[in-house]
Amino acid sequence: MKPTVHDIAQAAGVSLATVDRVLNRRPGVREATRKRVEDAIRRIGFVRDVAAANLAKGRTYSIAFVIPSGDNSFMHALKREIEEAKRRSAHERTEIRLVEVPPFDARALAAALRDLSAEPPSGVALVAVEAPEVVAEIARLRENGTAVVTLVSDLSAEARDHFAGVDNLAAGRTAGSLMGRFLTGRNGKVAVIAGSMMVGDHRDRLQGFRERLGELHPGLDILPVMEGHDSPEEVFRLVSQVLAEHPSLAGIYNLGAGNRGLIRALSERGASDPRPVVIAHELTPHSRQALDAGLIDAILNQDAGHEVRSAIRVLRARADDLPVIDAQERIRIDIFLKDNLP
Amino acid sequence: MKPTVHDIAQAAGVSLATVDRVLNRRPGVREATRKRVEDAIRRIGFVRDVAAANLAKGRTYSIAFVIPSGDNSFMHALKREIEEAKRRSAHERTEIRLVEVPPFDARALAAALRDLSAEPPSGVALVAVEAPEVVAEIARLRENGTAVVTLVSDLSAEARDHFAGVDNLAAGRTAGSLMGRFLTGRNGKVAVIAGSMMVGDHRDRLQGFRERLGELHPGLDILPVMEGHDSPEEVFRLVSQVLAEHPSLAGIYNLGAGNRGLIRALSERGASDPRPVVIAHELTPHSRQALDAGLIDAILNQDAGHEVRSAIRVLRARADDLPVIDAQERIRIDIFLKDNLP
DNA sequence: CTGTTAGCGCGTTCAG
DNA sequence: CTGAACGCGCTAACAG
Repeated sequence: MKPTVHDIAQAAGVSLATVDRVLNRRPGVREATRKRVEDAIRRIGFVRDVAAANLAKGRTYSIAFVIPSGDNSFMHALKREIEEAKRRSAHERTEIRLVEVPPFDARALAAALRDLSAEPPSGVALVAVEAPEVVAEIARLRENGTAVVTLVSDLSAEARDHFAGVDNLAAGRTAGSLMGRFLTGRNGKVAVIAGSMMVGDHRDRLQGFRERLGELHPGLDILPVMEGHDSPEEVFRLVSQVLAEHPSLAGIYNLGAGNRGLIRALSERGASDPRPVVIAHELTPHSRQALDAGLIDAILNQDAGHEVRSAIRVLRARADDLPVIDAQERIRIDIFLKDNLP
Repeated sequence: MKPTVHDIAQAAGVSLATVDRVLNRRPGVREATRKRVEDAIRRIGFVRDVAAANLAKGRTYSIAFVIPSGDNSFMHALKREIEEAKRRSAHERTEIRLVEVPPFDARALAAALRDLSAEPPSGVALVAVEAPEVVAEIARLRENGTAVVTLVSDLSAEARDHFAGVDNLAAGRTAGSLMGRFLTGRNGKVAVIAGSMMVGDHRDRLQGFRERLGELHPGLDILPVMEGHDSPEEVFRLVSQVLAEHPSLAGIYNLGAGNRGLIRALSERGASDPRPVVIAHELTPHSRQALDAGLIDAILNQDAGHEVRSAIRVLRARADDLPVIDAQERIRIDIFLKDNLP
């Protein structure tokens, strides 16, 4: 039988209450007694039953997700996953709320974080915007015992408890690798579309892409980066233009959102051979279909569902001061070809 | 406050015991009463607290993993993950045992499954070998209420409750895609090494690879498959030989184990340009290093840790008759380049 | 067929 | 500083 608090009490010759105080590091126990109890715990190999403890405490985790209200497909997917998690959370003594804030707006984000303090959640997951006021608000939350994980977009490691997202430098390098390999033996120009060079993720992807492609295939010429502001319309315009200007364009890398525009531009383009190699980010119904149709060659993806579930697991673990399984919480840079689609 | 069994009892005007009988579909309740209780449950939106129920039941899941004792790196990794899970399982009222059986031996596997009945586990996860006696033993287990999931290697869908592994046909197609793309504009011969054509996984991978590569790059010539029996030594011999015979070999696909032999043969080969494109399966310390060193170009992987954790989650969910999150339990075909290594 | 009662393992009063 | 007793939400005897 697994040892229980009763066994500890008996082994240490104290009462349950004392055992409990030691277990929960509460004051009111003499140093010597504490030592006796701790020895007993170690000796009989006690592991606390978290479920029972939570039942007794009537504990209920509360988690807030703070997400930009942008309408791009990825954020949509993220919100969908949060809603899903919300639905399931009833079974798991976890109450989840979703707060939307204007995108790329540090002040609004900071304000939203401040508002949370009205009813302080045990954990917060947010898509971070790197700005002093945001960092300060997060610090405040953490000082008050709220665990904080960044989602998708990170801050410096000291500023938060955990990051649920991918290494965008590595993602960019991966894109560069694929582009270089897919264009083996073929020289020419490669176009890159970013959302905005103001956001760190995009800068990282671009840097990784440039570095890796340069190493791997110096015969390719990367055109000046175009900013599509994650808008399908703008991306459409930019891609159409670059396709017109460079009829023999070798490759296109869209490292931001707005794939719908990219896809439209590609499909409106005449089917001149050889067509450019196209690499994009985020698997959505649109990008998936384009991949399947051969308009896009590879999609790099971060699994929104995984990110949300991971954030919740980590936040709960923090709240109970429990360990997490690192491998389980590492968000992969998924590479999808039309052959390994989920 | 979340409604509890007491609330149901009150709302339906019955006692707790009756509520419990209805909740757990136990006999001894008049149809009319049952109806009343079920209505009340729906009306007040009751969701059962699984943790509390398990506590009361003193429930303890028991799960048996039945794994081939082969010494290849992947099975090693699988066992390591099972041991890890075992260590954690104390916190989770789950008792895990690991049974090893001789590889590719249907009778031994069937016997091991039969032996489990001595102390029937609530769930069994096994690396399946497709054979009538195995299927029969699994059917027996399931009839006695034990849930069964296949791990890595599947059976027909009716034969088991769930499969925790990848679609090997798709994996083969993915390998074919990568090979075809990486060899754009380059003709020549491609060597394929399998473990054994007797195992379904390998047949599937081969078929997928052949199909896809044929579609994508008809200029490549796939050499007759060599069987390395998952043995590094044999693989070394085969690869060395094929490299000697075809100095300008375009590609090598190792769809089975024995990567160590492949890597040795590659590194002993003179550095003649252009070197063959090499694709292999399963990320291990060896294959990882070779990928990093540029000896291997891409590794397809199934995450052993994910498979083990997924099997456990699914088995537990089955035992409680709870739903699973499909997306979470789908095992990805991971594509690793040197750039997106974990 | 239905109800009463005593726990499961732990946390938390409130007396001593 | 320590202990006894009760309750979290649910299940399982045992009575009726």
